[in-house]
Amino acid sequence: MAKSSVSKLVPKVPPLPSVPGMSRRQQFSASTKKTLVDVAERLFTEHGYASTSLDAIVAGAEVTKGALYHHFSGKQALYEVVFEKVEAATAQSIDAAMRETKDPWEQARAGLRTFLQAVQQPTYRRIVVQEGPAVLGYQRYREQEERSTFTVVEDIVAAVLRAGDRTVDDEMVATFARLFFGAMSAAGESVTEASNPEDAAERIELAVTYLLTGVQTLAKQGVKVEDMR
Amino acid sequence: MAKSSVSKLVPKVPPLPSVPGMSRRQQFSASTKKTLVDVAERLFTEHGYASTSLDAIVAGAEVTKGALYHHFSGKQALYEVVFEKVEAATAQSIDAAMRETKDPWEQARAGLRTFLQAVQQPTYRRIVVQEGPAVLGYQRYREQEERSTFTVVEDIVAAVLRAGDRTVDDEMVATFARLFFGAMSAAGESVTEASNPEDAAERIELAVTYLLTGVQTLAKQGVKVEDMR
DNA sequence: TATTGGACATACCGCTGGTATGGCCAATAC
DNA sequence: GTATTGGCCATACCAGCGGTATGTCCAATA
Repeated sequence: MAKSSVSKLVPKVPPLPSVPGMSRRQQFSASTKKTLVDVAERLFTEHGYASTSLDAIVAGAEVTKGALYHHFSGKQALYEVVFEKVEAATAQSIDAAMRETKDPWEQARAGLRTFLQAVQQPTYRRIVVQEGPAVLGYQRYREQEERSTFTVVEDIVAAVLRAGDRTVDDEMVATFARLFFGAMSAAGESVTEASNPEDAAERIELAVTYLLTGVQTLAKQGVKVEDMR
Repeated sequence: MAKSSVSKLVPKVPPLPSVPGMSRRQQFSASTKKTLVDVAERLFTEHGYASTSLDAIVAGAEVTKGALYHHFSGKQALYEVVFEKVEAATAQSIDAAMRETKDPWEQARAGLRTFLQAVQQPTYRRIVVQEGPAVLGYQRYREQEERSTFTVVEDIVAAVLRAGDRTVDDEMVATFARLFFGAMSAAGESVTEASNPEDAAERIELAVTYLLTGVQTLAKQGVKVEDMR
């Protein structure tokens, strides 16, 4: 009797999966921090940065602002952590898709296709593409980007470019990578607004493939980038 | 004596250029509205949307919030007016640059070059590219964009594409336009961060020209976009 | 001359991000 | 075991912000 009444009064709390090398106290701390990030990611995605109040975040995480400001220096810092998390996940998924084949050309197509899918996901769209530059400022945005997703795209572009013309320097590769990264970001955005997103996504894939094929064709003919002057 | 003392006490105000068909009262009103937009454009460019307070704007325009809210429904509405102004000016400058030659290929190069220059200007960068999507929301951002600059780019891309392959449909043209528009926006951003902006801008021009040349080459060989499937 | 309404100014409100302070308790030292 | 410390978080509070409600003035019209 006593036991059952207790089990009704005390809210059932999921037992923390004990992580070796971490004290109970540290585990609780890490748990609340992770919860804050997860809730923030959801709310930022749904309502945007400006329209998401810290009160809403701490309420969702069932803590107070004291906890939030203990783990993060402010709203923007919290956003940046969310940003990094989303970026890392995307970069990883692209990487995984590319590992499924060995042929460089197929790797490129798979990577670009996966990136296109990522840009269509609400979380990546809102947090990284749409609001990232404005919230973090372009400098920090670019720094973060270059530590994950952009680099992946750059590797793809480099492989395709150098397959035809081994004389292109790193800066030119970076330039092409910027172009393709920006192109697919913008185009991916438009996909979600299209009446038929799947068709739109396929058109983009075709167009990008066409561009890459054009580059390869020129390279095979011995036409260098420098010849464009 | 009376005259000179008056000229010292009364602040010198520039006489409003009288516009025919407009009453004095209407002219004053239009003047304060224009002043508000100009000041807002400057402050938004310098400090960004979030960090620019309405108090700062009305102080710069030497009016009060009452005046601002008489002319605009709020901060975002004021931003949108600034946005439209900047967009229109950019589209017009591109258009002007293209009119200087008649050769379609040269028109395309001139247009793209001018757009690249626009993206490097602080006002267009900050207000349109960096903060536009976040402040207006992607939908309104795109609507505004399609009424000015994007359409210009689309016309350029359409001309180049159809010169080689007349079978490409409007949707495919729009897709390519999105790609190029996004590519140059992103690449233009990176220019201002480069150690040598002029070199960076030229590399982008070369790269874009290379891509367009590749497209034309494929088209001349009879390779259609549809063949990429 | 009387009246109206556009063009503002003034005063005020609620909310938000951020800070200052204090309490609790697990972990460590002894 | 006890004392003490410091990480973890709650509470209370503040200044600044966008937005609103109300009042005032005067040019334009009748």
